[in-house]
Parts: sequence; structure tokens; C-alpha cells
Amino acid sequence: MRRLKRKFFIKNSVFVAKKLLGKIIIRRYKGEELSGKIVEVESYRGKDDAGSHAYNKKTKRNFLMFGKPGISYIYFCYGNYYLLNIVTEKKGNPGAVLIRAIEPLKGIKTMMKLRGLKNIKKLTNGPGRLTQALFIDKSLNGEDVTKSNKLFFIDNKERFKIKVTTRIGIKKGLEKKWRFYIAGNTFVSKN
DNA sequence: TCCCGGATGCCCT
DNA sequence: GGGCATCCGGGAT
Repeated sequence: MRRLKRKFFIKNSVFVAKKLLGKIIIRRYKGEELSGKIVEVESYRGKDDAGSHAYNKKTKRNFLMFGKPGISYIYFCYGNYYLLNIVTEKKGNPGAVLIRAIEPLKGIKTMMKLRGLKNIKKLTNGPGRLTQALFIDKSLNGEDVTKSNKLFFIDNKERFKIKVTTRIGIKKGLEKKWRFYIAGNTFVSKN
């Protein structure tokens, strides 16, 4: 199985989001490999997407969305949580995919410790939860996931049915159905 | 099992 | 100073 390269992320954000479902996210933390299968994502774009951070101008927070694809865009949300996106589209066209849920695979014990949890069902079924389980914070903002050995993605061939809905937690851009998840998967954030 | 409110801090206007 | 791409716990059911 191969690491996802720049070419994978350079396309339309909605296309990349759907393609990311089923892929494996890997986080190396203190020499240990933590990993999971991506089961839920959302796509965000630019001027055509009122729900996106990049709808208006380039700012100190969102500038990575305007840059090179395959770079992590991590921001602090609601005072407590970090949310993980990967930049998509050609440089200059803002876009990103928000990783909303993963199915934990390797390093589950460590993830439980990081989350302070015993219940595996709530380990990684939400965008703020999975970053806590994988020890992802602002220090990984701007990481090139096509080169990094701290955070990257590998390919995985698998067939499944994709469900499509509106995005969660936003007030604008609700006309777009840009949330995608693997049908029937236990680790999807809301069923 | 669902619903509701509070905690929390950074970014943008 | 307002608004937020969230999560958790408590109380009702």
C-alpha cells in the first residue's frame, strides 16, 4: 500500500473528499504508530462556498487553504478542540477536506489514554475527538502530508456505499451536500 | 437514548 | 466583542 501523493490532493475538493473515504491516516507519536480508516469527511471550497473559512479573504488563520495541496490545515475550534483538514485544489484555488471521523486501527490503547476514555465507540467518532486521540494540535499545522513521517495517508482499496448529506455545525452553505460517510460504519459521528 | 446548556479561547470585524 | 466546521455531562424519558 502506497502513500497518497500530491497528485491525489490537487483535484476538486468534493472529489478528493469522497476519494479519501476508506483511506488510512497514520500518525507517528513518540515512536508509536497510531492509525485509522477514514469514515467521514466534509469538503470546503472558496468564493462559491459560504460555509467555508476561505469564503472571504485570505487571513492569518485560513491562508493555507489558498496554498499548495497536500498540506495540513489545523485550527482551534470552540475553545477546546483542534480540527484537521487537508488542503486540496490547485495552488491559488482555496479548498480543503475536513476529516470528521476515523475507525481506529493501530495504537488503540494509546488513543484511549490520550482521550481519557474506556469506551471505544466514542474514541474517534468526531472531528475534535479524533485529533485528541491522535495527538494532533496546532504544531502540525502546515505539515506536508506527502512528505511528513509524523502525519500522512496511505491508499486502501475497498468498496463501500457512500452516504451524502449537508455539512454539520455551520449556518451558511447548507444548500451544498458536501458531507460524505461510509454507510453503516459504527464510527461515523452521527447516524 | 435523547436533549439541552455550559465551557472554552482564538480569530475576525 | 461576537461568533464559532465541538464535546461532555446531567436530567428527563
